[in-house]
Amino acid sequence: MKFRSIQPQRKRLADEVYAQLVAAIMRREIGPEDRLVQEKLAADMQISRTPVREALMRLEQEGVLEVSTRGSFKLYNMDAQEVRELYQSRAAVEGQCARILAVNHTEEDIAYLRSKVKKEEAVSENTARAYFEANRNIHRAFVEVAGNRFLLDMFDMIWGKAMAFCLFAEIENVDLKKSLGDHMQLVDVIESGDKTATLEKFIDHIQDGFDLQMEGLDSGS
Amino acid sequence: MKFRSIQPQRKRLADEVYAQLVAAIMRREIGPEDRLVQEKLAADMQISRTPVREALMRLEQEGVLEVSTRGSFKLYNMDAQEVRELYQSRAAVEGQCARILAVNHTEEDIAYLRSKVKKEEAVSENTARAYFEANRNIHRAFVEVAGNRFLLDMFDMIWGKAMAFCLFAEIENVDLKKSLGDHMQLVDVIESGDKTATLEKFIDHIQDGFDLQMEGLDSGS
DNA sequence: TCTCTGCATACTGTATACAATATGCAAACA
DNA sequence: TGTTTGCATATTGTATACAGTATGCAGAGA
Repeated sequence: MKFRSIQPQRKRLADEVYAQLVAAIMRREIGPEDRLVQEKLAADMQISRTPVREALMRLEQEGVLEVSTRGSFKLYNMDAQEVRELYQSRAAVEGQCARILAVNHTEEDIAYLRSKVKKEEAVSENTARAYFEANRNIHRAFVEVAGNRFLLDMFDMIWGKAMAFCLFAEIENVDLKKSLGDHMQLVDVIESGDKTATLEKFIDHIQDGFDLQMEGLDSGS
Repeated sequence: MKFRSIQPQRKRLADEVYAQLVAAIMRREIGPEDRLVQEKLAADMQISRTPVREALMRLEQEGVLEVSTRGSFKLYNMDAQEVRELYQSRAAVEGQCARILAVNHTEEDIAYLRSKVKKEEAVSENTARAYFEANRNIHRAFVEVAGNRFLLDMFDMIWGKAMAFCLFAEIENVDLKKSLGDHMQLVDVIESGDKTATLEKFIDHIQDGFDLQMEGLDSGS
């Protein structure tokens, strides 16, 4: 007999709610002005408030949402200083992964990263959202290959916040391709095995992203 | 008229439960064998299951607890590989803070850090717990002064996991003072302003901590 | 007209009831 | 005796009822 084990991977409704909220934020259906009300969301999804509440509180803890009027939630609104800090934290996480990879990588790792970069850089859509996704996928690949679950968690936390804060819209007016073309060099420097050079290269790359972001913010305002 | 504003800083019972659980873990009243049951905890604290549940799920999300038999929770049990990864993530966060501090610090920052290190290194109790606390306070001070809220959050997450996993007991048999005496040098290298040297110094320091930890684990088993 | 007070309303947080699921044990069967 | 089945129990996840708190508006008083 051969039966596949049945894995109800989503036991908790709260996880489903969480996923739906994240998706809605990504699709920009939830804007900075919207107030997220437990009862309303529960009614829309046709479930009780309890799981909705759990998902909202989780997003609050992750810094994606913040308490709004009457105790309901809204998107946390990031200022320029926080954007800077977020980039600094990216540098911390991704820089360390780069160091790890420089010292500790196989030929397969390099090949995998090259193919990943190639695939993602060939993004067809020319929207900020598509750019964001491709960029995230590439950077996440480095962290995945580095093989440290804590750093991967931090990566997701950081990018989750970026996703939430409408950091996309503001860069519509920047040449999206400019930054997306540099990733192959990152693989090259990892292959060199020089951990300090690799770290610096990654940090510079992230700094470039930050500069582009700021440029976008300036011209956008 | 002068009235102090009344700030019910803990609106949610869940926060109180969370704090109590963390404290209990720190006091080692909750061991790796204990199973945390919502109903039982609720009864002990004389509140309903709802806030207990929220606190437990938060600790689960943070990686402090994991699902145990019958869906209840127990302390997440870390293996040696994960301990290594945790140290790597510490290096990421604290190394980046060190870089930031090297480039960007005032005389007051340096003076504050020196006084903090001096004060904490003078820890009187000779227990693993006291050592852990002092060490954490010192390292947290660096991150605080670096002034990046995301890195501070990550720091707390990392040290929260360390706290939970009984990483103290295993180092009882190591000379606790050995590592605690090195912190003033960290301030010195920050003062030098060399960001690469500072990063390397911090990473080496954390690596030393890891080596001590491993030594403790080996001799303990 | 402007300010203040009080009430209606909109929410949340907490308790509790209910349904579903996993686990272990005991009894039935080979 | 060993294996399987079914039931009792433990424990969760979800829904819902209730109570408390914040907010805005309407009406009274200056």
